[in-house]
Amino acid sequence: MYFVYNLVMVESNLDKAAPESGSEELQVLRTSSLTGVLERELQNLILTGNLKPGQKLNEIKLSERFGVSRGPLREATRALAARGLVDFFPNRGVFVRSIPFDEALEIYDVRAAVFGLAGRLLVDLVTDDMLTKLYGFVDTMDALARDKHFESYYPVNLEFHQFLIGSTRHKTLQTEYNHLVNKLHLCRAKALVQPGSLALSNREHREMVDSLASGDKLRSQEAFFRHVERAKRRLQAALKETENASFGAE
Amino acid sequence: MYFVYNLVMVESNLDKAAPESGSEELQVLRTSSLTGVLERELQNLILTGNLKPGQKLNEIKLSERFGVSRGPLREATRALAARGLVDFFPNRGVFVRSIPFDEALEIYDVRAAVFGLAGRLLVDLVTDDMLTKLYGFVDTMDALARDKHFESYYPVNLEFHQFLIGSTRHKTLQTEYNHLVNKLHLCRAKALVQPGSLALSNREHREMVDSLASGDKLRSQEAFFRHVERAKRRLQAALKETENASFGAE
DNA sequence: GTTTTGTAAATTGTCAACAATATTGTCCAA
DNA sequence: TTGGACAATATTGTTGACAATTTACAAAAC
Repeated sequence: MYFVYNLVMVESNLDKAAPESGSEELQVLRTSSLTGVLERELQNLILTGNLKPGQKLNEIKLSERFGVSRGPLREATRALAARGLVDFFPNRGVFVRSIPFDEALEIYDVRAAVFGLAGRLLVDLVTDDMLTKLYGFVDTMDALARDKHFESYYPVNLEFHQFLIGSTRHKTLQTEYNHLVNKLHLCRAKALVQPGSLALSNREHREMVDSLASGDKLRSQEAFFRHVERAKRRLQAALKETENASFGAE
Repeated sequence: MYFVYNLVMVESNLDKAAPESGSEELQVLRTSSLTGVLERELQNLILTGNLKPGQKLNEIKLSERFGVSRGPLREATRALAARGLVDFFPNRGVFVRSIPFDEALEIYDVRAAVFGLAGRLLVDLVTDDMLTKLYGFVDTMDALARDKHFESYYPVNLEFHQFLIGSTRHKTLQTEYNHLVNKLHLCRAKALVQPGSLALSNREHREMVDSLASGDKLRSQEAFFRHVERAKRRLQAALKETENASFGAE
């Protein structure tokens, strides 16, 4: 048997033409080809850091590791290359993409724009329940930042952002946003944020929720936008600091 | 011989590690694999409409047409699938993606956000020369709209937008923006804009340039954003009209 | 000691054959 | 005629083999 479908195939009343792309079952099937599985598997390895930026993906070794031939593997890496997670160099091989600082900063800009759109859209979608939940997130993070529980802060922070993005009910926005965040994982200097900036960052979170409550679309868009832009600035500052530090150490 | 390189290979002083992704020569080489050529070729066929949304890409016929085997062709289609230009259905084949209206509207939203970012960034980059050039575009379009030279309007309109995006000197923005625009080409109802809205649209263009001249980032971002959102609204309206028309015709 | 050069090994690029699945068309029965 | 089983065909999925290229390494030249 060639494929192991994750879900049972549903009866499809498709005519010969292209199936309507909105069809949910087929989206599931689509991810179930061997190539699709490999693509997801490799993406996980990359995003979890098992495959590190700059590392080479050896076709033979990987195909042996997964127990498949090189064909589907190459198709999977081509897909990852198209999505910017790996680099393809003819006759040299495939390498996990290593995103330089300049590009990371650019990604922050686009991410800010998309996140700002989320803020703008959410004004029309926000409910009282959502607001209390959001303020709950912010209060929790305030407490964690005050007590310096840095390890606990990040998961809550992530959940907060994911809840916001998910609440937009805007598939394209969600997809694009996640792609941008994924790419930022491939930047070496991602984990340079200093603990002191946590309280600062959370003040921005509160302003974001306040702006949602205010019902002012422009204010909300700008609050969301600036939050990401300031995160960018914080990374930039941390970067400069380590540069100076390493310069002083020489 | 396997490859026909577009440019001669330049001497590369690379160590064994992954080549720095910024290196320009390698970017050129990267596009020169057989798969890369096929990918570009297929993309052209799709974006020019030679391959229409919903149409099937037969592997055998295409491989014969291009004189290559199915392997590289499949890799190329996988890359296109990852970029959302085609749909992959296991055991059924590859189809040119047909973007439904709902998704097209969503794409307009994200495009508005990215275009708004362009407006925000350009405030800091705009020069007097650019402003006169931009006003020139707007004046030209005003004249063409007044004289109802609709065929001539669109190329100028396109050039105007491309000039703006290109002037940002922001690679990530440019890439993302172009991807979004490409995707919109795959929506059946793209060419429904009514001639009457041209003058309206160009009024927004003038406001965009005015806002750039004003030096007000927020105003500029909002002007750029709203221009795309209004284009979306115009498409929406045109869509509803044809719906009513076909409904009335029944 | 360093650089260059040439050969062997490893790796990537491509192809063609085969297996599995989907599609088409035909025959038969109701 | 219509509808369903069934065979024939077409198409996709996967694999392994071979060609071309790069890389690694050792020997020779400076």
